[in-house]
Amino acid sequence: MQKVRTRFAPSPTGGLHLGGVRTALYSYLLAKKQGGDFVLRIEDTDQNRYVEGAEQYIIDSLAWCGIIPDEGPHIGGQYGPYRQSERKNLYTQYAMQLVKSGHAYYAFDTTEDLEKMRQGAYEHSNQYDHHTRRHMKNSLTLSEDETQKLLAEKTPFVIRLLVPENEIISFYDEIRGDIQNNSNLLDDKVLLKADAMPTYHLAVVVDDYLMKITHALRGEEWLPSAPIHVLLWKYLGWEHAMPKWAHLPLILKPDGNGKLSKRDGERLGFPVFTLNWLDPNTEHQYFGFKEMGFMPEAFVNMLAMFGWHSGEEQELFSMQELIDKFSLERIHKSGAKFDFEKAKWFNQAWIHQSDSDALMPYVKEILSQKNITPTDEKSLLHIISLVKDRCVLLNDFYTQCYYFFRAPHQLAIQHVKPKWTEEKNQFFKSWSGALDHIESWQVESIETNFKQLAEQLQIKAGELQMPLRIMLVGDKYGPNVFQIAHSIGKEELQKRIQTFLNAL
RNA sequence: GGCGCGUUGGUCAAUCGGCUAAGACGCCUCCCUUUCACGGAGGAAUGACGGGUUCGACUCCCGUACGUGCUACCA
Repeated sequence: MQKVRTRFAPSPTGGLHLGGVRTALYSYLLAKKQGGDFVLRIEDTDQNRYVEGAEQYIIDSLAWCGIIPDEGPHIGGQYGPYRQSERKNLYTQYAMQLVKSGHAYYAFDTTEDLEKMRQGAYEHSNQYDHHTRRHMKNSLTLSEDETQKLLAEKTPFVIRLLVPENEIISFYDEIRGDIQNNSNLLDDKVLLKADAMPTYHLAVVVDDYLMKITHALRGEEWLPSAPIHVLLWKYLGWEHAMPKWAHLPLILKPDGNGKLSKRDGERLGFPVFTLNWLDPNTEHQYFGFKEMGFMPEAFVNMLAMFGWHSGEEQELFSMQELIDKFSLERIHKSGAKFDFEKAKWFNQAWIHQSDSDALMPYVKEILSQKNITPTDEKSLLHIISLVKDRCVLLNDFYTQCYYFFRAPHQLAIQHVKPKWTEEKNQFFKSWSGALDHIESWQVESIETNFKQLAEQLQIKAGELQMPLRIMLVGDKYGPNVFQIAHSIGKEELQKRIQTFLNAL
């Protein structure tokens, strides 16, 4: 069975911006297409990077998108534990196995030793590789006795991979095809740190093997270290079980110059996180797509289309359609600049194609935040159908709806004042009175009544519509005025007319 | 600097050797609407550059340029 996994750093800023969620989404789509499992992993090897609450935030963010892992830290699974720090002894065990088989070695170098090497103290190289390793303090240069002595004295050490010389390491990437690297250019990566925690390189290989992962998706930034992982699969004797790799293109800043980062959001005025996130360390508030008024369906749709294309002209896809159509082959190779205007268009399109029923919970929530609690669901449904084509973000429903429930807080009388006449004043006074005797309260009858009176008083009905709109909405927007008039009711209509006339 | 990956309009992109190079976002014009939208019709705007291979190249190959990533006891 197919198992696709996504790994996250233990902080939202470390992984759960747009790129991270997209990796999870593609992993989920790929897994579900084949009826397989989506596995969520959380990194927490580096205590300095751990952020309180981040794990739950990651799980919540994915859940909002409709991505529910089949295995993961919060739900478990038969290959647990799923949290890195709880698998510590496993990594040590395999690191030792590599030392024994001669594919890894102990290194006792201090920070100063490493710094010296990086400053170029040795010829040919300034990284820990086949050139420099013979100058360093490790079990390759030390005698067996010396090494054992240092270990016995509990000298801090790391375990490094012994990268072979003059080998071409090749692997197949599902998106990019065959990729080859010369082993001479690779460095002896640390596998097990001095605190006995694994680095990503060791952990990712051990975990993927033990959890029987079949497909590993990750960002393109991992491509340069993929040969290290291939080497590890081989040296641990698991080459036959190596997952298929897919390195996803990067999401770049809209204005060029690099990967999209958490700070770009506020700099450019759009969210880069799924949900609001209050960083407990810095107390910095990052904004999320959800809180900005995105429908999860639209967010998922937008993200899916950003780096993948079905090949057809259709742009709007539900999660199920995405699952059906998704394929690794159609993921793009090149990074793309994020376009928030397009993102908003997806949301607008989703609001547009959603039934009022489906939008109702969102609208209720938005209105209740402003202390408006509609009592009549049927009429709310009707109001939603009147205004939904005018909303880009869900939050727009407040601006587009509130005047159905409350008198407008401001009247933009500047739009009518210059052309205001005593005749118009008279008209509205008369009409307000005439409404008391209107035979039925229907949109059509209100409109007919209005137009007939206008004709009697010899005023063009069109000239009176803008003032009426300002009375009801407060500004120059919104659906048909008679629809609004009908919806708010006769008394409220009369009240708003009066308020307006007083304001003039 | 070294190495990896990439390069079709302003942006997202289709094309898997036949191109008069789709579509979408954004922008502009017009229609609809005496509001704002939605909707409809139209418009401007693209193969980085230089060599090959081929009857034919956006598509394949090689160089160059540019972009981007990695080069930590971070992921």
